[in-house]
Order: sequence, then structure tokens, then C-alpha cells
Amino acid sequence: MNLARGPKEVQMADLETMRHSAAHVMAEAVQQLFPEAKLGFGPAIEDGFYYDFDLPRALTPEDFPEIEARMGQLIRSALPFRREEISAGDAEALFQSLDQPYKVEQIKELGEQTVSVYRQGNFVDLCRGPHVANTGEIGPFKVLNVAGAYWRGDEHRPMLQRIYATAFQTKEELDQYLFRLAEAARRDHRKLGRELDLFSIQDELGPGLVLWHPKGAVVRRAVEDFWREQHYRKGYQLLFSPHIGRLQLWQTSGHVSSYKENMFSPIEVDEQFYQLKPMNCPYAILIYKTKIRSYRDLPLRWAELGTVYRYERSGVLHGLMRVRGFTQDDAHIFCRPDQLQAEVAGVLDFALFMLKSFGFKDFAIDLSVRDPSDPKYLGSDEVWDRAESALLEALESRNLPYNRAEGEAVFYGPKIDIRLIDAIGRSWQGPTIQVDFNMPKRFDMNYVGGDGQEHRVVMVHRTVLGSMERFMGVLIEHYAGAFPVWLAPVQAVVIPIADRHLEYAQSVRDRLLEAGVRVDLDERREKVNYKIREAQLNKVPYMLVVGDKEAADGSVSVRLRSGENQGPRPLAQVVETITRSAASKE
RNA sequence: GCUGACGUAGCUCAAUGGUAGAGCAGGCGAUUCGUAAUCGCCAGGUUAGGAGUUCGACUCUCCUCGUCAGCUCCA
Repeated sequence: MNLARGPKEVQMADLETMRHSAAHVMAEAVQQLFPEAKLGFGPAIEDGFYYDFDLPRALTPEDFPEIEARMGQLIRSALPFRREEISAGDAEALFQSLDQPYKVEQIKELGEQTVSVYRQGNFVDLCRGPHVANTGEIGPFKVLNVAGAYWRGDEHRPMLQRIYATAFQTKEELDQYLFRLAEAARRDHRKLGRELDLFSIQDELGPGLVLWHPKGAVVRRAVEDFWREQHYRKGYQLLFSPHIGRLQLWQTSGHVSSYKENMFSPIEVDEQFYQLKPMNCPYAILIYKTKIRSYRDLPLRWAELGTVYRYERSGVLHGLMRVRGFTQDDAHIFCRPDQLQAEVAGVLDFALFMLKSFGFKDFAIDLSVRDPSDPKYLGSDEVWDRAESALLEALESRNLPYNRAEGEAVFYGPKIDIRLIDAIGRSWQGPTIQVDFNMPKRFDMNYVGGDGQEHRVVMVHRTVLGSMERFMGVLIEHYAGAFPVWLAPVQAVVIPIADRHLEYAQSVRDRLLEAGVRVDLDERREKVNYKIREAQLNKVPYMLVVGDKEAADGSVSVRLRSGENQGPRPLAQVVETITRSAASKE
């Protein structure tokens, strides 16, 4: 796509320039505080900017006010940004004299004849630009955070301190952004998971291992039921398979050679080694191979909610989003080469349909291909090219925009990844579609063609949600815990006003239970206010208050979690409203 | 795994070297109440675990485990 830049893009470019300039100002402020600071990179990023420093001591948030104060001063001084083009040799000498080894390295890395440097006040930085005219053009800003970051993103290089900050054109936009951060914290699935009693991850059990509490299990079950229903509808059959299997199986599949660092250690039983499964595919393959398959049988679409265990480095675990034991909503499609593109396109449609069913509108698509120089990838160039073109054609047949991501493929094949965008704008890899010519070869998987000859089957690995854990995490944040009726752990709570209304309240509860509504009865001897408050905090969609009036005429007073009080309505009508709302899945 | 911060009652947080405290939640009792917290009493802790310094450690040091922010890596 080569569209002319509209006003919005121009504005974004301005914002980026301003933020990049703000990064220079922050670097000057930090250098005032620590004259011996060594500078790394300092780019603008999506929601602000950062700068990396090598400093004599670790920074803490207590340092931020001082940094901000100095930045403010520099901005008020309206110092002009001055660009200079100098020879690479002069630049090297300059930064050598300033004792800036990372800048010197960067100049060498660039390998240019001349480079540009920008100066403002007493600060000079190697920089391509552009910048705003003077520091006075930098808008309202805030220093947000500090964390470690490897020099050049390489874990074998030194770790620098990265200061994150942001800047906007106006105070209102800054405040809006800060509000968004607070909102994200409010929606954090780890916090809501505890408050709504959905799940826990406990030290005693182990990091990255999830316990689903009854209420969380109800939500997950609702998601899974919908998932199964849709799979049957789309011509899938369902499988079950065990959590461990002989290590040999994983040697054949290539996991032991290409995926070992993500696998739990093998378990020895009766002098045989078994492996906790990191993926489900070999099991589906074994089922495929239990008999001779005809071209008429294909495609076979076999789905499984398969629980896998992967060793994830301790620092990467994050609530439900990144765990060590999780259930993939996996499927393996076995098809003929001539069916491949249609199958991939079908999965693409399916995945987008699923996301939309759960109210997701924001997502991004990556076409992840291999880096030919990385030895972990199995198979020939020819096979990889064929797989990639199948994915590409499917994307193009649906006219979907995508980013090409070099070196992001799995070891056995390229893939399409769909990323969900969460509350803070972080993206999480969800659905994935992987074309695989390698496993069929390694496991010698064939079908008999119309010509009576054996042909190699093609395999597609895919998920349409990602994993149940991550999807639930994203779902919790997406709805801020206020699930739509069809997913809500408790759909309605009956609130009797006094003990004498208990009997009627029970009959209301029973009536709703019969209609298939997940309903609680709050029979505690507490005031209405107290029970309403609790139901509200639990984000229960319907609160049904019953007192003398309701008991007398067979009604219930309906209060919604939005705060809306709908007053008394006939019970039959309310049952209808709730069941219909659940059935609509909205 | 790395850098930094942190770990006190179920939850949110006090107590900066002198033998641990509050609010909410929980239990018991009273209150029978109309749309976001009724009152009183009670109980609850090997201060993550271990070692050390000290007359004395929640507090200082070291190790282990875990959490958080990010980096690196992924459903």
C-alpha cells in the first residue's frame, strides 16, 4: 500500500519528532545529574519515548522528579536544536573525547562517510533527526518508568537502564494517556482474577501453573462449549490425548533437537524415558497413521483442547498470559496439496469469526517466516517456499493486511499469527495457523491418491483462540471482568429484602434455575444495600430484588450492573429477558 | 535467564534495631431493613524460607523461592 499521508499521519509524524526531541532533552537532564552517564539509544516509541543509559548507580522512581524538573528547565529555555554533518572520523573522535563508547560503536556500525549530530544546550548526540526547532516546542511530558534493557537487545551485551517517558502536544492528551494507564491497571486480569474469584496461581503449586476456581471454570467452560459447537459445525472432529508420551516420539518429531529449551526434563519410568508434551501434534499424527488413508478421506480436521507444558524462563511468566501449563485450542488438518490453500483460508475465516464472537475488534496479522540463516529450521528451501506461498495466497484471497516477520516461524513451518490487542494496547499472540510439510515427512504420513499411488499428506496446525489461559486473560481485560451474560459466572442474583420474603425468593431462584440461568440467592440477613453492593462488585448482570410488593404480584425488581433500576417487572418476562440475552451471546 | 524494585493476617496497607497493628473479609450475637458498606464482640501472623551480624532483627548482611516493571524469548 502506498497511500499519501493524510492529516492524521502528518500529525503522528510531528508527535514522533517531538518525542524524539524530548528523549534528547531527557538525556541532557540525566547527564546533568550524572556527568559520567554513557548514552545508548533514545528513540520515540508508540506511546512515548525512552533513552538507555549506563549509569554509576541504579535509578529509582525517587529520581524522576529531579529528572523532570531539569527537563522542564531545559524546555523553558527554548534551546535550539542544531544539526551538523560531520565526517565519521570526526564524529568518532568527538564521542571518544566525550567518553561515549556506545555512540562510537554505533558510528562504526553505521559505516557511513558522514553522520549527523544534533546539539541543544550543552548536549550533543549522534542522531539522524529530525527534531523540533527548539526545546520549547516539546509538549507536556512525564517520566514513567525505569527498567533494564540489553545494549542492542542482545542478552550477551551489557544491560543498560532504560528510562521510559511520554510527551504529548497538549496537557489533555497527556492526562488522557495517564488515565488509560490507570484504566489498564483497573482491568488487569491478575487483579480481577483474584477479586472475582476466577483463578489463582500459587507459590505452593508452582509458577506458571493455573488453578481455575469454580467461577473461572464456568467462564472457561462457556468458552469451550461455544468452541466445540463451532468446530462440529465447521466439519471438525474432536480428539483426546494423554499429557505424556515416549521421548522417542519427540525425537522423531524434531522437538528434541529444535525445541529442547522449552521442554520439561524427561521422566524416567521402568528404564524408559517419557516426555511431558510441549505440543499436541505428534498425537494426532499417530492417530492418522493407525490406518491407510484415501484421498477421499481428506481433509481430516481433528481438533483437541490439548494441555501442553512448556518451560518458560522465570522472568517471562505473566498471569494467565504467559504460563508453563496451558491448554491450546488446537487442531490438525491433514489434506492434499490441492486443498491446502482453501483449508488455510477457511481457518483464517474461522479464527476471525471466533474473535468477533467474543467482541474483539482490534487485531493484527503477522506472516511469520523463517530466517534462512538460523539452523533450528527443518527441511528444504523448496518445502518452505511452498508452505509460505500457501499462507500468502490465503491472506491475499481474503484481502487481509499483514506484516511479514522474518525469523518468527516455528521450526517445522511458517505461520500466520493473529495478535489480539489488550487493554493497554499490548498485543498478545492468539490464533496461529502453521503449514507443515516437515512432520508428514518425518513420520512418513501418506494417503492413497486416485492414481493408486502413495502421496505425502500436508499438515496444518492451528488454533483459533490461542490457548484457553491466554484467551481468558485477554477476555477478562477486554470486559474488565463484566462478562456478557452468556459468559458471566453468575448471571443473576436474587435479593430478598427481609426473611419473610425468603420463600418467594426461593421460588424465583428455582424458576430461573429451571430456565437454565446461573442464579444465586443471597439469603444472608443483611440490608438490601449491602447485598446490592456485593453483587455490583461481583459484576453480576442482573440483580433481582424481591419484597412485599413483588411477592404479592409475582414480580421481581430488576437492577442492572450499569446502575439502572428498572423497577418491578413480571417474573416470566424477566426470565425471558435473561435467557434471551444469554442466547444472543452479546 | 538478565537488570532493578518488592515479599508483614484471606485482601489492602502500618510498624526504620527494643518481643507485630488497622480497615475490609471471616466467625458469633443483635438488627428484619426497598437499590453501592447496620452495630458490637471474637478469632486470625514461625513478618516467604534458610543462614548470619547483634544483648535484641519485620527492620542490617548473604543464600534460596516467589511476585512486579522491563529486556531477551513465545499460545
